[in-house]
Amino acid sequence: MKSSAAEKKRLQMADIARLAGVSVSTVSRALSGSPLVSRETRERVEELARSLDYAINVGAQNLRLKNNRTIAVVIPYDKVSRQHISDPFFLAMVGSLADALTERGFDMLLSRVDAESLDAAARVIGSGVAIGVILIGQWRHHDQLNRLAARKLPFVVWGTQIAQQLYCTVGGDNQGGGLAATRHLLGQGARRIVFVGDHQLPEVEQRYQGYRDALAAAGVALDPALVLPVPFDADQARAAVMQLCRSGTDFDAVFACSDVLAATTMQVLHQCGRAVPDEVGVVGYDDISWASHASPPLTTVRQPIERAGLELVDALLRIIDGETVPPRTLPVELVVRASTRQRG
Amino acid sequence: MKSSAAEKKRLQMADIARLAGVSVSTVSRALSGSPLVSRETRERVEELARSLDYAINVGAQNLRLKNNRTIAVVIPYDKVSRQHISDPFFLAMVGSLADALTERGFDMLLSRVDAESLDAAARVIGSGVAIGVILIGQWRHHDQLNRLAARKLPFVVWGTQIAQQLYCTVGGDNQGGGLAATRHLLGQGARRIVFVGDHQLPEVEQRYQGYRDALAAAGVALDPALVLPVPFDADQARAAVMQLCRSGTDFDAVFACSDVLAATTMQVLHQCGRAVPDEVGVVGYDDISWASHASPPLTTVRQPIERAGLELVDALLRIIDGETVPPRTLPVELVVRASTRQRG
DNA sequence: ATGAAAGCGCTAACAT
DNA sequence: ATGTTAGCGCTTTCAT
Repeated sequence: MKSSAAEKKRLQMADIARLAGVSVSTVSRALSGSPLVSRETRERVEELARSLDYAINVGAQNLRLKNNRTIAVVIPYDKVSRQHISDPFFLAMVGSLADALTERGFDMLLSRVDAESLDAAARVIGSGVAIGVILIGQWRHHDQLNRLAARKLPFVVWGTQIAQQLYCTVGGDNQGGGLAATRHLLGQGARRIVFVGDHQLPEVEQRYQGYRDALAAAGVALDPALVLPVPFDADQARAAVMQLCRSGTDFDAVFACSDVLAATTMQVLHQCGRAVPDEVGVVGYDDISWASHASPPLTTVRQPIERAGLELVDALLRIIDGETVPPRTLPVELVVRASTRQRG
Repeated sequence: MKSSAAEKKRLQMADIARLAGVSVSTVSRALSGSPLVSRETRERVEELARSLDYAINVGAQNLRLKNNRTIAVVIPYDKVSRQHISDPFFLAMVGSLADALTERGFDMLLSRVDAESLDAAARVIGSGVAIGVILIGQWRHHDQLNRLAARKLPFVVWGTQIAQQLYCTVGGDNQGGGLAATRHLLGQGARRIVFVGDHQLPEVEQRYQGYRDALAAAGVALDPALVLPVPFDADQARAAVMQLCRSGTDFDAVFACSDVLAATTMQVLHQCGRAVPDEVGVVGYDDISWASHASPPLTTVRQPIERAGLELVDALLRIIDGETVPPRTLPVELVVRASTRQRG
């Protein structure tokens, strides 16, 4: 029985042609709705195809037409930390992209690629599997991305605009987000605000910039001891925040660069007996669906995820069309909830 | 400039052949590592291909070889409610599948399909785009699925085993999960346990069965007023639970069929001034990453999501190989957290 | 060890 | 309105 399924030979145009008593070209024309075929013949062919569950072989069709409609969505992953596709924000982005692509009639190929060798992402295009790539996350790979762009590969990146950038990014207004979050905390009376995030990452760097701008505008000095450069990883964040608590460093608020980091932070604060928001206000980033259900519900910077999917797809399709598409920054919005309720 | 990108003609084997001064067949053989080509020639060709970023056209190769390595992952969506791919559990499953497929060298095509016409999922196979389909969620579509199976389409479903089932499912032990959750609540002293979930769905029905079994075993009568048949949708759950609170119906615990439903429930309870866990214990289902960060941290039935991805892929590949693969039930595990802390 | 030629399933001139 | 034929980019006999 091993290959019974494989035995079942696939129906092809020639079969339909034979059964309908016409030539393959006629079948081809009939199924593509060509006006060159009589209505009667077309209907007969269509009916036959439908009743036999015949479907055109897309591979052969593409080969002939050079008309691929597949877009690759790539999530770089860190081989070292063996981190899988798991951050809810990225997953939500995948969902959003799936919606946007489906809407426009494109297939979506999802793959993980070792972040150290993003060229692998290029292979999908070189080999004709996909006509463009959407990369979720810029990470530290600006140079690699520029090299890909130099090769004229059609791709877009969810990330942030950087100087000397040859590729197109779509991203949230990270500086604005950092600014709004920090300003909000300052407005609540906070003065010693912890920043949680790895500012080696371009997106985080810009949020950090916003953080500094807000502090400066309020005349509050930046204390390096309050900056925790942890990557988007709950475990490392947990350790860093715990250490901060134990060190006895004084702080009255936290701005975390993702909701996952904020969640971890709140948990650690709870363990350390520091009340949120009464003693420490916490702001997150992303506004994943969890944020509003957290307790206390999390104040966070909402990234426009549905719109992001649409914009990424739109930008990519235009690039594929040969247009030069400038980077795009989408507005973000501070959503105030109980984790930063006004004190005293 | 409109089509500059399109202009760039793609490199093909003939080009490499010409540049290497050999025939296409030799290039083909060299790149596939055939022993029929001299080491010297092979190295020259390989080097040339690498330096020019040449990649074999997979479409043409597949056409010739009939050797597709693409698996389609389909998330049915409800056209009526226009519900998108958003439940964190499904998204996590997508991530898990992406990992499992990448691991085994398969490409993953992700698509949404109108749940009313799952035949559309079949088209992916008929048209040769993918060699198999993994369907996330069985929903109400048992009959449709049976019809697909009758057509010998290679697919697996994340769902639950049902009588007269012609297709292969992989799923968690829903009855066991429902039983464990309910028994746990009973053990905490709860007697009037609300069930939140649409038991028209096979998976939920089995959890409901477990719920009833546990009640019966404890000699507790089932009160239909405590059964809220809401779908996996936060808004409807919110309304139903709110209504229950307002109705004055007596209850001391809730078993919700997903963590999202549990989250919503806890929120409503909070609004209604009912303390969790002191007045009402809450158990969720899935153990999405949010659950442990909830507040109070949510007791929930953990679905083995990483394993699920592996098992689904494994089952599908065997089906594609012609094997008859029986449905498979994976063990689930009750994770006890603060939302059901022992009272009094 | 290499090349010439046929063919994978389809579409689109070019016939008729 | 329909059929015949060439060819999309590749692999693989079959020849040399």
